[in-house]
Amino acid sequence: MKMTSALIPTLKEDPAEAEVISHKLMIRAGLIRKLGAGAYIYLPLGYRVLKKVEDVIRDEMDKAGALELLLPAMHPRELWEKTGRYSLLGEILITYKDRHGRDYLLGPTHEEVITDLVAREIRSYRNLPKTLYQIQTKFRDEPRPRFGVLRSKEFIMKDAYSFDADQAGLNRSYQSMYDAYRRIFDRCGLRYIAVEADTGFMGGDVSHEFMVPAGSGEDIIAVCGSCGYAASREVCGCQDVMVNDKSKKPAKLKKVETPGVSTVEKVSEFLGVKPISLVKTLLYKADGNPIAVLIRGDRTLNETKLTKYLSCGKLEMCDEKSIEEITGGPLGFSGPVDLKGVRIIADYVIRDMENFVAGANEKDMHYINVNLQRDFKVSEWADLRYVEEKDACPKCKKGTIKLKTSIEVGHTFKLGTKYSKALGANFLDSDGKEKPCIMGCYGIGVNRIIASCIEQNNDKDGIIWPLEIAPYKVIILPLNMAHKETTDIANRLYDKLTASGIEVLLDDRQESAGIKFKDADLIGVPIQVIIGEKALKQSKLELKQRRNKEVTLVEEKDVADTIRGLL
RNA sequence: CGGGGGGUAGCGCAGUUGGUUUAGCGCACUUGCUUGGGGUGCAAGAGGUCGCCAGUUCGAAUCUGGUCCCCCCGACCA
Repeated sequence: MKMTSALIPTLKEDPAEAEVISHKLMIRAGLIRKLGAGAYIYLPLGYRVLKKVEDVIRDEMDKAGALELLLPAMHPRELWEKTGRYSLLGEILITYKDRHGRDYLLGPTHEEVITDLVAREIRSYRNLPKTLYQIQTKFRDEPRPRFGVLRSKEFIMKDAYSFDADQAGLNRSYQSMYDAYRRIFDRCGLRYIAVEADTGFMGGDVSHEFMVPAGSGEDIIAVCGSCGYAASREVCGCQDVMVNDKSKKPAKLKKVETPGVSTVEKVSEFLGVKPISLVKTLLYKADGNPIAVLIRGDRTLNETKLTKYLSCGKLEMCDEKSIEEITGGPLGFSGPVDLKGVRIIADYVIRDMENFVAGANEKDMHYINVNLQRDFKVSEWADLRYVEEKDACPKCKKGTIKLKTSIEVGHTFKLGTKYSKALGANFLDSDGKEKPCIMGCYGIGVNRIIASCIEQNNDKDGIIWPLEIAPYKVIILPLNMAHKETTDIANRLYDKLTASGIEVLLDDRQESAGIKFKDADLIGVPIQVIIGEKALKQSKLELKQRRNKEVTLVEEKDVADTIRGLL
């Protein structure tokens, strides 16, 4: 492609709308433009990258034996009613009525459609296992689209679904996808970590997220510095840690005035103690039933863990009114002492605490020197807190946890029979019995691969594409367009490389050398062929690698071969 | 949805105590010359319903009310 015929609108300045590096560079390098919040245009250069990523995915999915198909984006509402997800997903769904008044939605994911298909087309264990996949646009009315293509309302997902006759089959299918995912992300030049994860609205039990640690991102993962254990922070278990000196004698329980002082920070400051010596009491309603959760003042309750522990559907914090009804005191002064008629669940972290501070269920009053057993009793103990930096590793117990901001590029789930049962995806097994298919599902955020790749591969000058997904492999830079020898060589080389199947961009613009260098670096093409009078004096061209800026002098006749050696 | 910031030329911004403003600056764009190894220099141009609507006023980018959109921080996920 010649620059003069291309549409690669590069920008000198950072766009005001972008905050994170990948977003800035995608706009500056002429990969994308925004249409509206969460909706992006892929310009020709960006679309080339997108297609490269899709090709890598297709290649590995096909190698893993998955079958590509294409499902509609428009789904009838009834299908989603059958699995109960129409109301579960709620406002995320983009819905509409067709001209006949029938309810439709734009697919945010495709378990319903694929399972419905399998229910109709697969009848025998002889047809299993099957893994089906597609690469297609998904629609989710995200409450807050952000970071460019990292979270958009419309995005491209590779989604795969496996159907097996038994659990062992699912395990094989799952492993096969897991391995394919590793190869895909490797080939896309990503440094990633596969972590144990929460299943969220997908359901199922086992789940892994493929996380790309980056300067920005919306997810936090917990990684053990010594044994390599890694998990999503949402599900990472917490080790018990002794913090208090058990030798201290329980002091006398005392009620103290704390006027207007209700938050952990304020209470600890007011009483001259650290948050670690406070117990906060959080009131929730789980499927409408009130519960009290006790956690140490310096820790954060993990609602994912709580929801899982309670096996409840809807978990919400109590409002001020119900807090008063439950505890008899106002918001900010709740405590476990004399708290009656409520199920009390405590995080393990408070088991070792002594002489701590807690609310007195009374306006402007707290207790000090509160002690377990003597002053109140806890009937249920659970791991309910978020893991923090420097916590002990839940697996090896020795190492300490590090938290890393990451981008989720892939997620795999062992779904089990949730969807096959709901939609009647049954098959006749060899024993003559009808059974539901055992399912797995596997997603990759295609746009996110691009953004996270840029997050990990850039410098002050721009993007540094890994070869496999670079929009072009080579860019030819004739520095002086007024110099005939330069342009002759450039054209000859362009024709030769193009003819030999190498994707090459020729910067044939009447621009100064500086502009060409800047743009070439910005759009990040891996190999630059610089044609300048300096090296031409020795009858040489310069081959420069974008990643390390290494330059080698090469004769024109050897350029093609040298490049092939680098690819 | 809650909290914060913002909409002025393609991009980045200034102007906002109402009136010398005919609305500016830098970059980009057009034409000519120039330059040709890290965003070359000079000159001449083109480009705007100041987000939108309504109001106040002799006069509104500037004040008032409404409305739409965008960005950032919190509750969701590929």
